[in-house]
Amino acid sequence: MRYSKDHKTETRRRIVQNASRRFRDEGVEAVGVASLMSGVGLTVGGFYAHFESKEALIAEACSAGFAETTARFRAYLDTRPKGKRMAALIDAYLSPSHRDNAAEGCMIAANGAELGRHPQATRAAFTAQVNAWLGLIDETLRFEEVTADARGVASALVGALVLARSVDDHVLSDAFLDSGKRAVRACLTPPAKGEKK
Amino acid sequence: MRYSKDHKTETRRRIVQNASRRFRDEGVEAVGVASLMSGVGLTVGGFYAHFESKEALIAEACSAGFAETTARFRAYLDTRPKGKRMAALIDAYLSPSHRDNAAEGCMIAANGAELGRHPQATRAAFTAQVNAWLGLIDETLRFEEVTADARGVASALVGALVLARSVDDHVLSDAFLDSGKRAVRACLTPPAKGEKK
DNA sequence: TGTACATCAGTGAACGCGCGTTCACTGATGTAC
DNA sequence: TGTACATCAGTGAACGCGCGTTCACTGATGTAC
Repeated sequence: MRYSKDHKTETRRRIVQNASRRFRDEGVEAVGVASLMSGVGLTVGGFYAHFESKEALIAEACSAGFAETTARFRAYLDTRPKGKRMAALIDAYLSPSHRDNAAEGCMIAANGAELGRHPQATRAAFTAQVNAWLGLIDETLRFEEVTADARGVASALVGALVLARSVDDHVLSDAFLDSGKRAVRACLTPPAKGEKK
Repeated sequence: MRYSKDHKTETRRRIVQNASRRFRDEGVEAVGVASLMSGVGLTVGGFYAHFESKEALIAEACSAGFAETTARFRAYLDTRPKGKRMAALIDAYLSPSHRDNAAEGCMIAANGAELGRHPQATRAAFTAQVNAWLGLIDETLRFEEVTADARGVASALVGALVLARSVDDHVLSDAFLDSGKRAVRACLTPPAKGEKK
């Protein structure tokens, strides 16, 4: 076996990426360390050469996965014309494909409630990414003809996605996506008479 | 030991109630059967005389706890004057005490994302309670001077609470409660020019 | 009224299993001489 | 150019533990006679 100079760094990155996907898909507690390592072609013993504990990986994977999703949304929105970006954000976030593909989707909707029960360090890393996500919403609003409270927008987005994923009824699930879109749009106000801050 | 005629029914009820509180507080996976039974003064072996499996208890406890919370909200709103009930619902749902007391609070915000990963039977029981909760919102709107889409209102409520609980920053958490209230109010439209359905 | 018995809610030890974590070891590498 | 050695990413068996679940048993009860 040959190790390039940044081989270990690359291995670590693969573990984090795999964990961030599976934590969103299956839940943080449902995915074991051994299963995670075999998922990247390694055995369990090597895990602790990369991370102090499973909790440390949770903090890093949830943070990195969240950041990656934020970056992917940002890149996508940059391809859309100014003035139509907020609509694109809403439609992408509350799309059936986002609902059905949690592994690569919003970390808040997938693990927000769960992470609220985790240790302070994990929650602090998560909070930083929540702020980054709010920052993206604010940026997106900057080029629009409307103004809005990013936290209110984020709340309506997250709640609609959680509800659409939780119910066992396709019609109701689709209805939550549609209602969510309308709810978010209701949060957008014209700038002239807008109530800033 | 004397057993009254409905002694076992009462014991079962206590198990379900204890489970519904602890599942919301600590998470469904974090609470074990043995711990649950000792919490109501019994030993683990007796559990399977009441439930077929832990999953069966999860379905029942999440359903019963959700129904109880809906009933408590309904009873509270009935004490409020007509025309002020929607405001009371919003303020109660997005209050610091609801955020800080998950054990007796909304099942969607506490376990919605997690339950979406559970078996069909569990999700079906949960979905019925989501519909009951939407029904309460519709009922509450009936006596108000505004109209709204119950699913949009529910989404904004749930998302704001999940976010307020997940972040490790008191100021930001309070801001999510406030922003959530404003977002929900933005979903309320006057009835005359209201867009029904 | 008193004894024998069926009932059944609950006991508590045990089952196999997978968890997170530890650690002595492997074996391919680049370096020293 | 060739041998000896330190490095270190990864191995794989083992640790104690708590999980969900099973089951032979207990012991207070109401009923039968």
